[in-house]
Amino acid sequence: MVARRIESLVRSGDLTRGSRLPSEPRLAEMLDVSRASLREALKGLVFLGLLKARAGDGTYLQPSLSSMATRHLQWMLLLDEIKYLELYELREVLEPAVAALAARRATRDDLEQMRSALDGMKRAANDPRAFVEHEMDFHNAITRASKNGAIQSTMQMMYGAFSEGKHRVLPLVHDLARHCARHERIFRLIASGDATGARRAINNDVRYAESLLRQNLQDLQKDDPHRIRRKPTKRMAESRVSRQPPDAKSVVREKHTLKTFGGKHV
Amino acid sequence: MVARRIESLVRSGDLTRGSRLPSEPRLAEMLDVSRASLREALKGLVFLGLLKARAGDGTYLQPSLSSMATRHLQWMLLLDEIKYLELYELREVLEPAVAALAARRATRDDLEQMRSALDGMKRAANDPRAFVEHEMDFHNAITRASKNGAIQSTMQMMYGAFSEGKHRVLPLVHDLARHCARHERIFRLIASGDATGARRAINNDVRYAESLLRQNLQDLQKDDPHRIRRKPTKRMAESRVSRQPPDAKSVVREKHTLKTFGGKHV
DNA sequence: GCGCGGCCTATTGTCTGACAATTCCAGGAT
DNA sequence: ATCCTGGAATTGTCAGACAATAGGCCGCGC
Repeated sequence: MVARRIESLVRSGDLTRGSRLPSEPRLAEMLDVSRASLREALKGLVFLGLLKARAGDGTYLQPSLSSMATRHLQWMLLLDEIKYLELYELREVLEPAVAALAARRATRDDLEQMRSALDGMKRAANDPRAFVEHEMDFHNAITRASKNGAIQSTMQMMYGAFSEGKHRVLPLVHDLARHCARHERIFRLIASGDATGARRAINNDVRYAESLLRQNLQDLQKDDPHRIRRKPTKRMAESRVSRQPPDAKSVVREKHTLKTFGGKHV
Repeated sequence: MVARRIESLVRSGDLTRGSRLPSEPRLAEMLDVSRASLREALKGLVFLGLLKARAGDGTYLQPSLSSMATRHLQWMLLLDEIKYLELYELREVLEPAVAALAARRATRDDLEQMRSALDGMKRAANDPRAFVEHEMDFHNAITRASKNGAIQSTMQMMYGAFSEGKHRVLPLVHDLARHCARHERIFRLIASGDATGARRAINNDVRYAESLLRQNLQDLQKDDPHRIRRKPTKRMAESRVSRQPPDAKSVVREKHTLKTFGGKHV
């Protein structure tokens, strides 16, 4: 409730983005609560990403909310409320559309960023970690080029969820050269303003990655389910295995397994 | 940092969904921090929607994370980081795809829910508030029918942002009968499993709504330009303009202004 | 035997006061 | 002019206490 009142303070427009809030004792007096309660409320808003507290300085409104906590998809993954293949399905919906928008709206600056990300990918051909990093830069550049804050925010949420289990996607990039070529092609299509072409190219890309992931999951189940894991803590072993990995079949044959697919959650 | 440790406790799987956390004094001792600090961390997680505290009882893990705070889009709208038309663009991307999935996967139960929501809309023909409510039910039923938790979560985020300014969208529904007919048609397409048909129908629907909104915005601007934008801070002006946002005109004519959008790269 | 109300306990919510850690700024020393 | 140091303001943390609430237990009355 205290947080609501702080929210309404923000809403009322007295505070502009980036501005500093009154100090805690002062705010506590203004709202007529103890400093402890006030701090709990502030902490909540900090967690939501609306505020940022700096010790010794003050509490500020986040200048940009794009950094706002978008961790809920990650949590749902972690707690088994969604599965990786579902995430891929979302990606299959979003990314082609984003690429199409990017093809129509990319500025020279956007294109330069994609270009340099691509170069980075090529340079990091034998450093998978850096490679994935640069690939993410590339996709982020595309997203930015869509010139749509709502879409950017959504994509950020999705990517954030993916990064949670990146180690699974990583073995995908076994054929780096071809991977680069694909992205190069996407880049050219976007640069030339070919929206439908870019859409189709990205669509292929996502579907390809998805098929690889699916295959990978099958291999994992057959070979050695523990190979990918890097930190074999007890919890991971439990969650990874018992988590009943989004079995490829249920999606592949989705029409025939309607009942088993949809959990009753939500 | 304390919150991280609590998170890792949750991650570790010792806690299952819906289970109760140790009491605050106990947890504080376990993590070796004071109760006040612990409480701030807990409050943060409560705000994120991961936990739920019940006075006199205990603190529980949220049984379903679908309720997780997805307010950041709302905040971005509020603080002018995104615009309604951007949100519509996102909707234009998501909703048709969701409808297509729903057409393929809807169970009898899903269809019944859509049906009853439609009936509710018809009944509430002269109560705009209830009407919008039932319409939301209808769309939610479609989303559920997609049988994809990630997509559901994303849609929920988007709808949540819309509801923030529902009063603006509300004047759209001036022709209720036709509105119902459109939805009826969508329902039939989904029920018959016609994915592409449903996609196209929803697409039309969203575009239509968008055009109405756009018209509405123009009217508003003519009447009272300050209703929309209340605080033109310097920072916004800078970012908005340089970023070449999809304001009404630029989106409307986007196909005809390819050169000004991405002209340099052709 | 069964239902019901009151007590009792555990838990969260709030308050108070104090101290540590950090940052910013200004004034003085070099 | 520049660097350094001290003080002030602010957030971060701690300890202890009490209020408010929910749930269970026991005994009482029917």
